[in-house]
Amino acid sequence: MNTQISSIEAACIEKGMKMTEQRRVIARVLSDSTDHPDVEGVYQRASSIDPKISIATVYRTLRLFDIANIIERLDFGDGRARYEVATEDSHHHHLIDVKTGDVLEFENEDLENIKKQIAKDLGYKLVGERLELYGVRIESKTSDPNRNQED
Amino acid sequence: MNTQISSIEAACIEKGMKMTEQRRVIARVLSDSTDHPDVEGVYQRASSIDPKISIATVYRTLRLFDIANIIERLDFGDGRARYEVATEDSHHHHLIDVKTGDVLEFENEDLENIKKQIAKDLGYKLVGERLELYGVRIESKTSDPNRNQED
DNA sequence: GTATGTGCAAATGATTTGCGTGCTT
DNA sequence: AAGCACGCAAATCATTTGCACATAC
Repeated sequence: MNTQISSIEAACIEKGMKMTEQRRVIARVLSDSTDHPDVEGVYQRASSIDPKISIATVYRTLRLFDIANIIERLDFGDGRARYEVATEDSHHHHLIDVKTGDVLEFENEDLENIKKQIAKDLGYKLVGERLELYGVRIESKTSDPNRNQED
Repeated sequence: MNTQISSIEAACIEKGMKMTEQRRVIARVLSDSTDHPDVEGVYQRASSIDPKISIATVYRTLRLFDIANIIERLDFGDGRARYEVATEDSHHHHLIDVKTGDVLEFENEDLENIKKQIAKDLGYKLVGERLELYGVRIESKTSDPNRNQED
């Protein structure tokens, strides 16, 4: 999987960014991630591919990609920024399991409409938002006594 | 207005907290605030009442009040925590004017229901959330050419 | 009286930045 | 060749904490 350029790298090229080996590595790390790593996590994954990369470059590159709308910066309230590949298509949000830290993604059209309507009613056009839900798993008390383990 | 104990001080007393002069001052500052000051802001207002207060105490006291659910910590994404008096009654959220930094509050029952429903559908009970909207003011281009100033 | 709070300054953790060198276009 | 990008270490910013002293109950 190292022969193909990642979708993020493609986006960078399209935007005319100078592509360095470090940026390529970070782009690949993000493209291959299905979770929401923080900077340290991106740095570690990148380091395993290219051990001479510096964390300052990871910070700079993530900021660059974020500003270019290639990735999205998330904030789950723990003081560290997290990142995921930006999805232009549909707005999705996150529900964080407060016990395990698991992150589920969801999207809901009614929710999108209500947010826009609220902004509009206040005389504003919605240009950004921040929305995370925090929850605890509901016990399914009637069946399957063999679950409820953390991972 | 310095003769009456503030509502926050009352809440502290009710919870059996040891009430110091500093805590009383910070409680009053928060009770008197209609905006959403950050720690530095609370510190400055408190300092004007009691110049010998230290910012470490402000941090400690705000954390204490937050944990006791007497105040609520907000995060508008600018790297500083902000605070407001906790309202037990109805959940309200904030819309931030990205141009001026103004903060409008809103509440919407449909929104509350949808959030709960989303969590439930994912198998979770909603125990917390973070929700802010960011917007730009819609120009009312047909009338009143005398507005649209920032404050 | 004793546990707890406070002030100060130093420590921390995440993130940014200045500077000299290296690499992409 | 020229201008960005990188690595390193120092700087910054918000916040926390250790310690000696002060204070509420």
